[in-house]
Amino acid sequence: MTTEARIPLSRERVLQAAVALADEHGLRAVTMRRLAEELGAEAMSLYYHVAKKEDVLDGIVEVVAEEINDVVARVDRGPDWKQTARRRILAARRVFLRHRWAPALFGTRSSTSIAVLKYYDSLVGLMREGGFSHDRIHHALHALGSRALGFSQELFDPNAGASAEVPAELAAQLPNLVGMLSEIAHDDPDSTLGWCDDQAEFEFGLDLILDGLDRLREP
Amino acid sequence: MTTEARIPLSRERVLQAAVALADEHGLRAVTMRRLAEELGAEAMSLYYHVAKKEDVLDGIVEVVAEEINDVVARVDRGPDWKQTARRRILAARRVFLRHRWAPALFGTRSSTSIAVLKYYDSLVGLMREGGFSHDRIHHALHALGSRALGFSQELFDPNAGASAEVPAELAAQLPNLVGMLSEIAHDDPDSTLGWCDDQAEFEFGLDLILDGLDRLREP
DNA sequence: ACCTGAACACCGTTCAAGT
DNA sequence: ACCTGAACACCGTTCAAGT
Repeated sequence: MTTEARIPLSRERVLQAAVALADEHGLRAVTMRRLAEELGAEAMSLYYHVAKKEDVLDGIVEVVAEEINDVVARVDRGPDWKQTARRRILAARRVFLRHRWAPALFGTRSSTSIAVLKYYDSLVGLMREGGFSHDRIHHALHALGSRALGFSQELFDPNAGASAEVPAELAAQLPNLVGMLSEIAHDDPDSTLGWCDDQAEFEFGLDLILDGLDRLREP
Repeated sequence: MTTEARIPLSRERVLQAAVALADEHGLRAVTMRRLAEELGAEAMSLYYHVAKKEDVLDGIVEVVAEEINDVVARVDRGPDWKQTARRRILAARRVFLRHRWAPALFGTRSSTSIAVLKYYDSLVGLMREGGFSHDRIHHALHALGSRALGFSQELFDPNAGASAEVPAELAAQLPNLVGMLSEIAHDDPDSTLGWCDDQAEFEFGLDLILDGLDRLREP
């Protein structure tokens, strides 16, 4: 951290620093001022390399999506389209496990990242080779939604309820949920991603959809 | 807007105003100062009725979830668990169509709203009556994710690509996607919710999952 | 070409003070 | 009990000015 070592700023350096900052302190910590500090510069200097904060956020989505594409490119093909898709999606998922803030951010972007488009493009190609019509593939992409990229949006966390103390008064209003949770011993509470989405559950939902799609496949 | 008409503030009034503000100008417009202005008060007055802004956001999630529960309670039962679940979920979805900002917000809440828990509780009850084990239901909730509440997270918008002009250079890198989109004439571009999630596509994905679950049902 | 200081308009939130 | 004014620490962003 000497004053002499001044690597010049660049869009790429800014984005790398933003990803590192989010990894370490969460997305909330990614502020123009904090980001600049991390780079040993002033906040205003960033604006020479980046249009505005939204641009930074779009940029780090792109960085993560490219990371996914790199990983996915190294995935071996399976015996059929379904196995290959499954392996790719689970590989993509592993990237999100390294960037826990990413699912929430991906969900808020309005313009789609080019790397994400490329990811979907290769998925379309895979399904095409697997014998699907374009129309079916289009439906499939919607059906998969964010699952195609390796994460899913959960709106409540059954695991959290199992461990946390539920007030008796509330529990009385949730007889079915409490009944279910009390019966389920969840052994793997650690490997959760985003909104309670552990590996086994993710794979269950994914296979349900992939199997359903496979059944619809034209011969 | 006379100065005499001063309905006193209350937590409920604050939350109602916040929902109205988000409906009209988006979630970004919901700031403590703007919200107070809308209520004819000062920003600092809100803090008497609400702990902090996060509390307001949790509160409006609760308001929307209660709206969903009201609507769902009036849904007739179908011939079987699957049809009933389907009707409930599509009814819930209609509420999100009235509050387009809500899916993004629901996704960011860490603590689960009581109304959302009640919604899931009744879904668990329905599946229980339908013959599912608690374990299967637990899996089912994960598989459905946010779809159980009527929306799904899409990460790129095939419809947007169809209408928008894709630069030739990029199109060359996305042969499969471009091929698919050029073949698909999408006639219903209006009824989209959140991340390109039109009615037909939502139902396709939902039915894929519900059918898959039904097939797994214990006799 | 690249970076910065000062400044602006806007946040959420506190606290002591008003009625 | 309920509301407010002044103030604080923090944002993103501009613009003219420095090297």
